[in-house]
Amino acid sequence: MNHTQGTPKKSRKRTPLRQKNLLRIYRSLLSHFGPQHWWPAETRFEVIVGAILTQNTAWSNVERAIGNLKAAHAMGPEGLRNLPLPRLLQAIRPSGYFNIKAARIQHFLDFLYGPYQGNLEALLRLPTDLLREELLHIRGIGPETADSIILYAAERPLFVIDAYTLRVMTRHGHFPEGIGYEEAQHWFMRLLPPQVDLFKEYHALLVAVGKRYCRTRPYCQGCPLENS
DNA sequence: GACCAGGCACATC
DNA sequence: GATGTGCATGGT
Repeated sequence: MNHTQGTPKKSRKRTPLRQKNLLRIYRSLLSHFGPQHWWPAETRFEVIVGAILTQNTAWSNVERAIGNLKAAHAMGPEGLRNLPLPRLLQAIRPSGYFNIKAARIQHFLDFLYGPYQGNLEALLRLPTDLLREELLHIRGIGPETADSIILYAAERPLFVIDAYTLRVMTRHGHFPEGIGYEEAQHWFMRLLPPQVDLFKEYHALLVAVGKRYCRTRPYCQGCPLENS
């Protein structure tokens, strides 16, 4: 983890988080940025591979890796499983951490071709709680990656928390400093109607606002969430 | 050249 | 349980 982000430590006074606040934030972001249409992938399988490749990595780097995998005819369970390791490493090199991510992709494939015999649809049909539990047992798939797969590939209403979500919500006083993943997720899940499209768009919009207004100086200038 | 990016596992205390 | 560290490329 990189602890050197230049974000101010001090957050403003917290306001109690209520459903109307969360919905107002959503409407502000949607109005400011427009629909984000996430996840940018052609198939469910591509969502999963992309979710692993984008761990702590800029999406632009992931796009190169995904392009390489497609060029190698390896953006499907069979194709990727049959891709020799040196070629896998070469293909995903632009996404960084390529040794680790290759192992993580292979762990997922081992799991998929174990109990599910390569049947991705069967895996994604599991009840949400069980699917999450199964995914979290795969080495290299943590809470955010699992929840991204569940929301964007299995299309179940599970809110994805990421670094931008925590940063934006903390910065604007809606979450306390140091809030954990599960607790943050609980707030969104408890206060929002469980709608897949809403959860997808909300997550994507939080990333959009985080990238645009929480990353570079001057922070927050022009941010649609100022005074919200 | 330094900082940052759509995390996670593991070691150590 | 909390904290620190390694993993790596490419853009700003």
